[in-house]
Amino acid sequence: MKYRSIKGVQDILPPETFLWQFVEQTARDVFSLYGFKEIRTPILEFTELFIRSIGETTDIVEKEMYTFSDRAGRSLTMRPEGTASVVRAYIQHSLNQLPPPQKFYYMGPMFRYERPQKGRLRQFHQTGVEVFGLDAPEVDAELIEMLVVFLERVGLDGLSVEVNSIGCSSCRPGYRDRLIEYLNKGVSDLCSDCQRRYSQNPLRVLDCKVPTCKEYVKDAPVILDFLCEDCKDHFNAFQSALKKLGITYRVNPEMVRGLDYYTRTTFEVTSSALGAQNAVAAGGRYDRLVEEFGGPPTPAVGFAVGMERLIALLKEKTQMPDQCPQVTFVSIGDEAREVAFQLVSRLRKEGLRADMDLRSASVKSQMRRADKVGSPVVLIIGEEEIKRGVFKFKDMKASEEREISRDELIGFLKDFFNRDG
RNA sequence: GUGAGUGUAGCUCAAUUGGUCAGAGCACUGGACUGUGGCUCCAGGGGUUGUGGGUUCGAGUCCCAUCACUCACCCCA
Repeated sequence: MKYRSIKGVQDILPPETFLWQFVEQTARDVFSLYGFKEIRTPILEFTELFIRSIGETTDIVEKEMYTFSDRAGRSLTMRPEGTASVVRAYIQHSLNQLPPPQKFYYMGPMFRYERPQKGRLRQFHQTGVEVFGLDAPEVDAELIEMLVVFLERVGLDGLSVEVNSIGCSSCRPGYRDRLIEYLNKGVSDLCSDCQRRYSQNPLRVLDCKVPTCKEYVKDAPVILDFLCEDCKDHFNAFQSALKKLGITYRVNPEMVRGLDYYTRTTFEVTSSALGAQNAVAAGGRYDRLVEEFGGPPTPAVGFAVGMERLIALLKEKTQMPDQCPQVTFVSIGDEAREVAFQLVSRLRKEGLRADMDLRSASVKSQMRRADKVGSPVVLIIGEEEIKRGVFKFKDMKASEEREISRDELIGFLKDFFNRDG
């Protein structure tokens, strides 16, 4: 084979593409119900944008970005996530001048240079939303409700919602210091990864999978006990809003987010059917990012759904819808072939999925093909039919044939398909 | 970046201790009294056994390298 796709990317083929279309359409429908509008941002941005938003010391920035110099020597990066670009666009176009809140959704490919595994690709797709200009805790709850509604409508169940608050710039540093203090006492007992985390990102030690670390971390200080009054109020109001909306959730104080820009509310929707990469969707609040990017102080919150992971779950339970021609012409002889050729065109303009076999194959072979592709109706046309101005209409499921005159053809077909739904 | 497993036709897999082993099923194409599908039967196309070296009289089968895929770690959607 001369060419293959590169590592960690994949072709999405029919009929799976129908599943994607369904999921994307459902997302559009649900999100617009909640007042979200689509925004499309470029896949390429200046590298600096992602470094500043995601965080200099995160794995994404340190070793996972597709970064290169363009012909003018500028450092560009293929977006590893969606929020940074949306925030940039929000500021660049002064969308804060529009009546708040502004709500956006986006869908498209993201790129991260990682080792592929189940639920993880180098080019993957996210569908995400962002809300700008609201700091009310109800917004966070509403966002989770929308996410749950979307996932349910798409056909998923057995998912769990986990929430947490990671505080703000006034209370998180205090917690961080206390945690470091606690970890310091036993740092030599931690696994080698955690020793590294201890100095780089101590919060990460909390969700280590190594049993000895887990055991040690059990008695570590909990972020929720260190929240400032404002953050505590926010988190409590957030939870009571979730209850009002009837959403079942679990507070997970160990849940840590990978991106630096998060404040206060964070959440994750996970499935146990996904393997190690079990998050289908995740998000949180980022009240400082817009300001850090040079915009006016603007609270914001959002989430992103991992499309491949969602589709993987869906494939286990849904049979994939496929699309077949509604009407297939079978022609015998050159003259009939021409008539059929024009009629296919005519029917398509009438909104019917019509097709014919242009291989000049035998009748048997044309019939076989019509059957294989699942066409419910076959129209047979030969010398005899042309002479008399009729078609043989064959209902493939019932295996019944009848003649239809050329004039009543379109009306008849439309009736036939309406009757079937 | 680390570790483990796998790599034979489009797909799922066979091939005794290395010696007619390059096959089957499905799929695809064609045919079975020449204008008709689905069942059945027959036939056909399609692989330099991921790639490159090595060991051997001889390797799909052993060794090394490399690439790809899979899963896990790391990290994350």
